[in-house]
Amino acid sequence: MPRPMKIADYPPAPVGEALERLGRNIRTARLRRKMPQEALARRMGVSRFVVADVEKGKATTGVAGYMGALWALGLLSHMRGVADPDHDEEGKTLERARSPRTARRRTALSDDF
Amino acid sequence: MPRPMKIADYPPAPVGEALERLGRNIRTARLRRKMPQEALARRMGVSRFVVADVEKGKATTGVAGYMGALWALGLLSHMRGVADPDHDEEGKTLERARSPRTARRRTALSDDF
DNA sequence: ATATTTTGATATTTATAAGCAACATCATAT
DNA sequence: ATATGATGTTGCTTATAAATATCAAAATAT
Repeated sequence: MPRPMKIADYPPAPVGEALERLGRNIRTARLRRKMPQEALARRMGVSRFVVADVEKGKATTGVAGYMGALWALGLLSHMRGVADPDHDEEGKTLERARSPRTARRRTALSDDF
Repeated sequence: MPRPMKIADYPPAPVGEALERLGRNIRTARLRRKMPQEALARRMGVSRFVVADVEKGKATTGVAGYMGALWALGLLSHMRGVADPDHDEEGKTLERARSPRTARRRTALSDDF
């Protein structure tokens, strides 16, 4: 993505690790299916270089490359639970009442005592 | 991603849906934390527009935007299981013997009988 | 009700992601 | 061992993703 996001050029360690693991996993899945990068790329409608980048866990690559690979490998269902509100315990706790549409905070906390 | 991947401009329905769901989930998590897009963006080191794109499930956005958002929301652990070889039943079945480093196929199946 | 914050929309700029080509290297099947 | 297919690497081109700025619309706290 042009004008690269700093987070893409110098990703926080956990992000870099997560991407590398995801890429390794995708590679493993592809190899298990005895599918060359080229074939996976054709299925996805991209060049083989995108597949190579995904497998390396490159952070500057488009999300469609990653999701497309999961899709073409029949693994897209694994994304279902990611950030699922039902599994977001932290969020469930923080959320006091309802689901607001904007994140406006109380300004001054006006308990003048 | 310049020279846009076709898969990013016209994503297969399941990919588009998966991205939209992920974006919605990220938005929900952010709102629960009463965090404006701007604040999340600062934590990630990107502009607020990237956050907006992520929450829309835009396919042409960089993967770092999505992963960074999950990271900044404390939800990156949800990515652990994605494409995990242990959960890839299809792959486990297909894989005959060991883990090859290349996907070369047997050429002609030379059982001349 | 209304002031203030958040979010959406549009236009412009710019560094680069993805494509393509050619060659080198590596791994595997025979 | 060796041929062949798979993958890595480099250099070039180009359409565009992300940044920035500004204004409009929407939502919430008071």
